[in-house]
Amino acid sequence: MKITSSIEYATRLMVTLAREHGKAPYPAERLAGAENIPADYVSQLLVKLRRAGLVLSHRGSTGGYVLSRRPEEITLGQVARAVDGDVFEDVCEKYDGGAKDCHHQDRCAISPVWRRLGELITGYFESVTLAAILAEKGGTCGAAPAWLDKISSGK
Amino acid sequence: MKITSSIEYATRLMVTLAREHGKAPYPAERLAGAENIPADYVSQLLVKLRRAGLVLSHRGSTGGYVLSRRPEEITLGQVARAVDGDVFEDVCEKYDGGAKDCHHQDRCAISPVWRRLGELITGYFESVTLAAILAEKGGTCGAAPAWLDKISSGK
DNA sequence: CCAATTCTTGACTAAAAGAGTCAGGAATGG
DNA sequence: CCATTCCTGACTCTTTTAGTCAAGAATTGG
Repeated sequence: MKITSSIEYATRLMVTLAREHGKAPYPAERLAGAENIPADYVSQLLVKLRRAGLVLSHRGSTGGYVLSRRPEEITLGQVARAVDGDVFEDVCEKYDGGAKDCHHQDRCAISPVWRRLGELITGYFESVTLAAILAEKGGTCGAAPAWLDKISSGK
Repeated sequence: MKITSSIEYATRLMVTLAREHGKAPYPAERLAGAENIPADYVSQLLVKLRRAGLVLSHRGSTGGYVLSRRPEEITLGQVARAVDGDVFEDVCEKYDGGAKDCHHQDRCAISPVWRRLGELITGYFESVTLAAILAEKGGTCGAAPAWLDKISSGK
């Protein structure tokens, strides 16, 4: 269980763009240089971020990328999903060895354990915004508040 | 981000052994049959679980495996770590492209975000015991209590 | 209008991790 | 002594991750 390079890189790119929010478009190549990431890989990630509606692109000599909305309105979950699909992939019906009924369902109670883990992780990703990351420094970014209740109550 | 087959299988094996706790040793082959998992793979997992001190093995015709301690005293975290190493692998110093100083440290505040995520996940895994899984059924297994405070406070 | 700049698309490859297999040996109980 | 069961470690196959490459399509400054 780990953070993929795509998610790590995409987050760095988005944080950099967030810092430039309101200014001129930021070219992919410069972005790659600033963050020390292979240029072609960066392009690829930015395309996904654009298709997900998180950034806007402009071509031509003054072109580049800008955030599509304010840093407060973009979460880590959105970024991660854009480049990597769902943050947490459920396991049920995957390792059942071809059994008709999911081994979890009635034989034991493992599936809710994974489900809750998924909710915990997804909730965390959604709770962190780009703005919060920028504000970090003894800050409360990712400090995990309200949404935890839902999980604690087992719902 | 997903649960590996090793963790899923090992958990199922341990839950089954937990259900048999106090009874005669449970042979690997029978365990494999009961859980619909490739027999050789099961053996391999059980060896890791034994090396981690979670189960005891007995050879010979009446041999098999038993839990090394009560289901209340074995957590998902211990099981997962036994078969897969650390549950959450940190990302810092991994995708820095050879930069001298970690890109996270002073340029932005991403690393604490991953660190907290790691703590969240690890904490969850530690909070779930085999006994709790067995008791599941509208139960409170994984309901996430005390250890959350530590994370919420950002410490 | 031209040339430099920048994004776009999609296929391609290499390396690592995940999942599972296999063979031969070493204890143990009956 | 022999059937049963665990032990060890190497080996293979598949999928995912990470990264590369090449050719094309907009824009804009000059």
